[in-house]
Amino acid sequence: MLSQTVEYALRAMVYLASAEEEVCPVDEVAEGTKVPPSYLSKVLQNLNRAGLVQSKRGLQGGYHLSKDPTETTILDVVNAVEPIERIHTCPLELKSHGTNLCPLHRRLDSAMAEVERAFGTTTLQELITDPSPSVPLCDFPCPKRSTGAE
Amino acid sequence: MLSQTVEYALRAMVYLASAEEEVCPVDEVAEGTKVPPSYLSKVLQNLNRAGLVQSKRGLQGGYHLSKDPTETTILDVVNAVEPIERIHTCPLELKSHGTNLCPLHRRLDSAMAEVERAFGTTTLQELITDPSPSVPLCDFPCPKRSTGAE
DNA sequence: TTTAAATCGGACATTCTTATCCAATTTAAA
DNA sequence: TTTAAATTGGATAAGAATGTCCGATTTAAA
Repeated sequence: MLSQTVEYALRAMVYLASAEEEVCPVDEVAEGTKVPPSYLSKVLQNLNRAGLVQSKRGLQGGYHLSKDPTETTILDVVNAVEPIERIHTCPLELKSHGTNLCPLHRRLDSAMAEVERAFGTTTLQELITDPSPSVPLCDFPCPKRSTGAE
Repeated sequence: MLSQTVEYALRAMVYLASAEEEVCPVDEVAEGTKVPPSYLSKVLQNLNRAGLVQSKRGLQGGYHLSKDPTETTILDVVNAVEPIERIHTCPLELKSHGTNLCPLHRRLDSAMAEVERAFGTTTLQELITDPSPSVPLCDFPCPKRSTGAE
């Protein structure tokens, strides 16, 4: 139900969140998240345009989050890539329905609303420092890159 | 987030539910639901294979529900056309995760679970006889077809 | 028996999603 | 200053979703 692209974007964001202080090149993120590198490149460009990540070109360049992981929710990422479409008017465009939705579309929309709510209340920070100890984090390794000084 | 095909299938099922006693030809359903007739034809064929509707070929033929509207939920329709994919194992296939999900995928899956729950608890019957009077039904007209005896 | 209304299935067209590749550009380090 | 690492944007391609068309078949009614 969520697109592949959304899945990739979320993985990348979680990866970058767990690598907070560093700048990560696409190829590293791609390896850590098992996303096709050339496609991930496009996804990250979109996230950049959406203002969720920042890029640094050239040697020692790459991507990093533009905000603190506490400031970005799952919903922010989803909406940046493929917005959740709420149903505001009857898709049949029946004149008899103003802004009212028929029972079917009211149900569909409230399911979407519930998803929005759930995604909107979880930040990247919560994902990387998870309260439940029984379930391990995705072990995004985020290898500390050589800084040249070690 | 839901595909166009799911939307069409749900409209058609609601239409047929509100036309319960009759057999409706594709063109009639298509007009009532504003779905492209030739595409709806394919959708109804799928719903037929999934056992949700029955078809009757030839003159005076068409489609009708195979079960009582109280017996079919929104989820049944969705799953017949484009099943909601629950996340059972980490999509990254990390060996360190057995059947455990990382925090990200646990959240995504529980959102899917919530949608499943919501869709699974609403029947077609509930959609056509809606409790809330303030919001009108989609006025699927379902014209009573001439029976030749009137 | 003929005719017309219907579904059925296959072939096809179009558009969107997913994915790849490469030349151009930027930039830090050697 | 040169080099290599990196993003950027464009072109392109494969596949899936969406949509159309038509001949074959079925079936009730005239």
